[in-house]
Amino acid sequence: MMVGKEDVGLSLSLGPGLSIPPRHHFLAMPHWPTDLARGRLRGIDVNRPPPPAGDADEEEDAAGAASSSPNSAASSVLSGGAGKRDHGASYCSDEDGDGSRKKLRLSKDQSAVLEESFKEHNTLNPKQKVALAKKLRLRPRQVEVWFQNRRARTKLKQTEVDCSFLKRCCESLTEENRRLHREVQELRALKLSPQMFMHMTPPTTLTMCPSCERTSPSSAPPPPPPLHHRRRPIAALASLLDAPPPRSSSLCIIEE
DNA sequence: CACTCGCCGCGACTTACATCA
DNA sequence: ACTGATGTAAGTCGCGGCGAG
Repeated sequence: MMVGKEDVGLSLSLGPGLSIPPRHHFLAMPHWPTDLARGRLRGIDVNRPPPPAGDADEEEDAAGAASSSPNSAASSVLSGGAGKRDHGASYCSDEDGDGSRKKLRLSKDQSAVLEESFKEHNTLNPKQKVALAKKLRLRPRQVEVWFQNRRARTKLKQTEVDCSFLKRCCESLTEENRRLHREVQELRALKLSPQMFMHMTPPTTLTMCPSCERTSPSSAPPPPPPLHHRRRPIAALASLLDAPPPRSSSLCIIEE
């Protein structure tokens, strides 16, 4: 596993009643894929055992990458056998005919190569995909799936980072709100003794956006923020903390 | 030029299985 | 040996881009 538990374990629930519903809530039966109906699997025997490395891969790719083909996991075997620890791309076919879905595990070497490739470019063009598949003795479809899942993991991780960052922003703003409330109370109390008021420093800090030179706070109800403020909310919020925004978020830090 | 259609890649969501504590 | 949690390969669906007709 390349991602620590602390990275992945974070729930995306936004609080009571605010969890994100799944997009599909259907009972996903292992039904015949709609891709067949869509005609994506032209001339492909989806139950075909994996071809010897470097012959049929291009054929499959040329036939439309066999997107979403069932049992496509029938992979070649790199190190053979499903060992317990270093399970080398364990065999995965449907040849026993029980219709069960076998689980493929990529070997450490395969994962490492894929990871390296992902670092270079997180998407693959068809040529790169085929080349990588050939190198790893996998099907192009498997490489494609690995990259899709890898992108999904990356995005999830980034979402979690953003989420925790927003949480800290929220806490910071709450604290700031409390502080300002206390300040208002103090000022109201001081109204009773105006001579003390002269020794006060300005109660709040004005912030100015360098782009539009708009200042805040204002006594009037605030107008909607200009577009360049809204573009990257997380980055904008970063200014509220003494911390840089998460990696993917940038732009429009309202400097104080 | 606008349109329809099929193909394709991808993201989102989900399931099934392997592994570990 | 069993079990629940976790990670991940792969299936499914829907959408958008693109080229052909």
